[in-house]
Amino acid sequence: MNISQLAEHLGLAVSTVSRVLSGNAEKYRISNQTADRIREAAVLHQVVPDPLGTSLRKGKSGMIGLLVPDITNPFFAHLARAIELHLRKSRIAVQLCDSAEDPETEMELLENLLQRRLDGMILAPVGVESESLARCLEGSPMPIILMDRIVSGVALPSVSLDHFAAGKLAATTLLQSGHSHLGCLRGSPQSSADQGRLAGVEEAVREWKSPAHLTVKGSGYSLEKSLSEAQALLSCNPRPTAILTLTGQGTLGILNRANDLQIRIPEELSLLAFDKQPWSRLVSPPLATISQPIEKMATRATELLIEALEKGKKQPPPQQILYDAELQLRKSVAHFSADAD
Amino acid sequence: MNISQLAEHLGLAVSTVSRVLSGNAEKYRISNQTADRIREAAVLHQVVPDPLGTSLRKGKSGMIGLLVPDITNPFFAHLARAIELHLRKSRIAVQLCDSAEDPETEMELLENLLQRRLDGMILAPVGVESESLARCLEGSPMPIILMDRIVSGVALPSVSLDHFAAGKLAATTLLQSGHSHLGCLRGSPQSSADQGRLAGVEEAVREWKSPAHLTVKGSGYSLEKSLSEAQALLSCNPRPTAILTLTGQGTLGILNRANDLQIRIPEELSLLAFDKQPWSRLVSPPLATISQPIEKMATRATELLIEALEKGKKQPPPQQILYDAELQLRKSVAHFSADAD
DNA sequence: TCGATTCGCGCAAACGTTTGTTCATGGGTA
DNA sequence: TACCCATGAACAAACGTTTGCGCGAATCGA
Repeated sequence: MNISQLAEHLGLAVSTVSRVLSGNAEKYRISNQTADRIREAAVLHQVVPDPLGTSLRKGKSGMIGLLVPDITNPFFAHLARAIELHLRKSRIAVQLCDSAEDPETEMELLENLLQRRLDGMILAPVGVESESLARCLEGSPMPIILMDRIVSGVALPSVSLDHFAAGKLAATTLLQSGHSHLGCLRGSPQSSADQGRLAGVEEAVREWKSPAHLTVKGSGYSLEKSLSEAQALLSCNPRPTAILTLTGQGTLGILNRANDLQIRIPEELSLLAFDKQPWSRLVSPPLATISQPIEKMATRATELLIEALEKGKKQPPPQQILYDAELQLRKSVAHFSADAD
Repeated sequence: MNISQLAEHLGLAVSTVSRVLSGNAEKYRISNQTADRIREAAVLHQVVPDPLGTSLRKGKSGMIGLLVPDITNPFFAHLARAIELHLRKSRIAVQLCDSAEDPETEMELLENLLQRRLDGMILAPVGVESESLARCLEGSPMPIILMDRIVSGVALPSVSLDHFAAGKLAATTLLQSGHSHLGCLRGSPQSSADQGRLAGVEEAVREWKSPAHLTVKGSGYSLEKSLSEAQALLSCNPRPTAILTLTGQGTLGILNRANDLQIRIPEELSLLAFDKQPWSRLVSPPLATISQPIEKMATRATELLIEALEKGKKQPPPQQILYDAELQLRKSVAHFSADAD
């Protein structure tokens, strides 16, 4: 039953029922008597204004799109959960899309989302440079908030970790522990997030008071890639005494290969990993991590989006909001006695 | 620009434009000349029929709801990704909801989804018995497919692991390896999935040719619970020689506590874990797992749903579709020599 | 008692589609 | 020439809301 039928049933006009059921009874001066009658009947017959009609009339769908590269990545899963929870409070639903770290799929999904005339969108892009992607985003009729990674050449508000600072912090931490040969296992060389982190690492190494060396490996997010790249990194001669991993899979890869090669952690190899994993604390030795304030970032992003929605679906002013990484120092990072500072 | 404006711009009727743009040009005998003209102009002006109008007219939103207990659980993350991918092919969007393993939140979300007049829904319930939940589902105006867990007393189609058989297989595997005292760490005692698995375990123990003992612990999905329950299970006297964990967190808990207590795996303790985790193969020793055919289950569930949608949003006939677990036997399970069979 | 407010609600248009029906045109046949 | 039919496209109703406007009745001050 819809509100027009309910109105007919009650011998009232649709408009009256609509005003009451959408919570505007007093605004339109509907008498309490009538309002209560309508409310009771609505409960009785389980009548709720059809969102489709509402959406059409109001020009808003009450739904935003969330596009992530990989929902099975715990980082994005936590992000998605936090975003959904926050938006739910504002009665906004979330449409989920997973681009599987593939730029082409991402483009398709993006176009699809734009066509769906959603109210807005939170986008964690794959991070690969793309002219068409940039153009697609520029001309968007809905507010878009970028997360985690950046699309170069696009003036959109973004919320992310300060990747550069985080990379620098991570590298400095290892350098301060006496390591002069660092290894870094990244995900994709094309990911803007990894690029930023790596740049921070490089600067830390360059600026370090004594000569230090950096070896970088990594070419993808898959488990297989991670395993072989970890193998490559650990087989370097000389081998780094401390390794920083930029991805969860990479961390697993190093742990696994180090175990195969009987390399003891942290005695022979220190390990510092990006992104807190459920098992970080629980492996042996407990893993030192650099983690992102996911909750804060999700909150900020949704705030930005909601603000934009309230201001009439206008694109919010482009601004880059950066968060600092949180360092959890645990036993996997050892003071390297051979080269103490 | 919408199709009416485009029609006006071209000096045509809206209906004509609509028929062409929705791919029904020949069905309504629109001349190729006109059709092409419309298509060109549509591309030029980036005109796509507004889904809101379409939805309202057709009575379909092209969107289904996906309600999971915890998207950060890798099992549900993989499930969500597979479901989204399959439905995308049928041009159906997915609204994501996360109930955080909380029955009350689940009820709220469910009511919200039902009000949103979606086309259908895939529901992985928290699994706690609830009269109101059952009533809510029974009266649903849209097709609903249950996954993973079951809502007792509700006649809805469901797709899930054969939890009972899986539990029995797991326990039998351990018994056959010579263990006569099994431990089991479950998640919530109220989860129908865990109940099924445990029942299978119990039957395997009961039917085993020689006397065997079973110790069960576990009271929740959180990491803290899992750690303390793992501690409790490992502190039993006598301690089980083989442990089966029903949840990912539980597995981590056992691994961690076993390490603390310096219990060697598999020499002193065999470990078999439900659900393949990204790190299962990579910890040391590699973890034997009982895993679910997530892809197959997602495919079947979406097929059922799409079928129901095509048959006019009718509830599909209630049927329980069960899948067999897949056993990956790895080094964490050892033949227990003290009590060989 | 009468004009002016206020109150409570109905009317109707609009949001953007889809689709059954109708209508004008032109070519073919009788 | 008169009629029929196929063709191609327009007309209009319907989907379910929201909301500006208007109208009758009640209330109020003078």
